[in-house]
Amino acid sequence: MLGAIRTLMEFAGEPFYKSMAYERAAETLENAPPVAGLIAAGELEKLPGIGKTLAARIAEIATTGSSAYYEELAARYPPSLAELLAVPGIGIKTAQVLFRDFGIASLADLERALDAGTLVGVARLGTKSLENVRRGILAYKGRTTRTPLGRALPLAQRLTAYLAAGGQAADLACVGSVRRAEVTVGDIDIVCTSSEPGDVIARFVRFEDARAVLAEGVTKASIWLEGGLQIDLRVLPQDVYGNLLQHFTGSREHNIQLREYAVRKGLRVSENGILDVATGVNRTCRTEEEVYAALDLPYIAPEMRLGVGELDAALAGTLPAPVTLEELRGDFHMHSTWSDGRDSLEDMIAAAAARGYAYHAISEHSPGRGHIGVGADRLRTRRALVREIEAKYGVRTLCSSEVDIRSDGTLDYDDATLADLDLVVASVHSAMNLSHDAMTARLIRACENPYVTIIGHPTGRNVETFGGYDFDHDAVFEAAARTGTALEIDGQPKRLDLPSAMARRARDFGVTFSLDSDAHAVEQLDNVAYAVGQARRAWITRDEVLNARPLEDVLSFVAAKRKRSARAAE
DNA sequence: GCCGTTTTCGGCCCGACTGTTTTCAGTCG
Repeated sequence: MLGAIRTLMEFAGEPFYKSMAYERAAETLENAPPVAGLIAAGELEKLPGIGKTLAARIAEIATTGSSAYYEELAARYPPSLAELLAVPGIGIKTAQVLFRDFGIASLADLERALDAGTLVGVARLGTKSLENVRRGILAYKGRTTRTPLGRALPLAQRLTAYLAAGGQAADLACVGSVRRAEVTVGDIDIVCTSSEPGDVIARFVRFEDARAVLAEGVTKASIWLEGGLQIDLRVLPQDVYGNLLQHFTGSREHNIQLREYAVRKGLRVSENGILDVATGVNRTCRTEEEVYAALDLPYIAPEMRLGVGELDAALAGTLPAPVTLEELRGDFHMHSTWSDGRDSLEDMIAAAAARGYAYHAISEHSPGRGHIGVGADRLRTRRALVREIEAKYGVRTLCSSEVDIRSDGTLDYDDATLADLDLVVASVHSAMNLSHDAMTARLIRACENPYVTIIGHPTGRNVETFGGYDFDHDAVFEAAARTGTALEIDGQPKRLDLPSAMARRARDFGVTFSLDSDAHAVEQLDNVAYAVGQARRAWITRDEVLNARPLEDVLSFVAAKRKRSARAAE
């Protein structure tokens, strides 16, 4: 809605920086915790770039679904007008000319005008520009939705390997939204250093999957792949590699805020270095750490460069150090052929040991999932088998289960069976369309169950197809913190659940997190890296992560909850 | 519309590429 307001403001000729404020606020909110919670806490105005007016508009939109200001603007233009601005290559100036001078108010109008030749001879719209507009229309129509991280990352790795094989590129790195671990990305950004940038760019535009070359300059090029995914490459000299990484990693908002801060110190920050305006001295940095140090800032992790308050926290010295992959000592959520996994129990245990884990848990499904579930009797026979195998590989395999949470919040095993498990992951797999109140009660009841250690994939979202169940997030976060129940960040690329913005909110409640792979095959144990990426976006530290703790602390986390509940029952 | 460790008014990040131009406007990230 803020983005739509911004577009209409541009058409209406509102001052540039006024409409820009709406665009920046929209971007900030995308990476901020859920708006409802911020409004309830009165914290909207704490976000950078959101003041009195925008806070009021946002609250109005959140509560009523629209804004009087928006309605007033929208009434002045045909609703199809925004299509023009969505065409790559058409910006506000061109769109205004098309609408004002030619009455073009939709994509269909534009195509008719192109075919009829009515746009020939328009100032600043020569034959090449008109060709580009046609190409832009094709791209607009054939555009795919944003690409999930789980597809973008392997593709980015293939591209960097391809460029590396050319032999002229050094310091190849994937930056932009992929490096920030955004759940979906609009494009892929790659940087490298080279003394022969022309050769690197020439190789880049010849990439076998390239369907069009959008731009091909001296240091920068862009290509489109099949389906419209855009890849941008930037090549600079080695001595500015740190500046280059920094410039192309932060979100637009992070970078704007950083440069505004630098300007106040008399410095101009760009990919070419840090320019001291007074002396004219340009400082180049080989590493990103040097860039932040040169600005008198602590290092800010790539996943935290979102423009949602990290700069203020860094300046105040309160920015937490986010958990790292290396800090994990185990993984509580993986499946074997005992339920719906592809690999055997022994393969999964061997693979967990090979990763250097001190411990892990095999969490098979419960009978509620039908034939893939493990019955209570089989669960007991599994324990002896697990003990035998784990001894062979020198890893502690915890006997666990991913137990279904039924509609009423009760679990799919009886208490005796649950008590026999080392820890319990409890997840919703059914009746996902319960009402807001029923789903909230269901999840809170699961948290209050003394045997539930971790709530698995707490929102149930699928990054491409489902936003997640409808429930009161804050109420569940409060219950999780109060009962000593961990919330999972599931690393399956299609889940990434909890979503990072919600995890950051949950963190404020004092929740403990579990970063798991939810692997259904050996190689999927790598999914845990995605979970870590989301945790870092949420500012989660090592101490807040259950599977970053020593085994004895994990076991006492489980025991403490069971004991506390037993006491409460007396 | 937002914001301030000079400021409550007057600024507002920075640079590459393209096409249409003879020095720059428009778009993009």
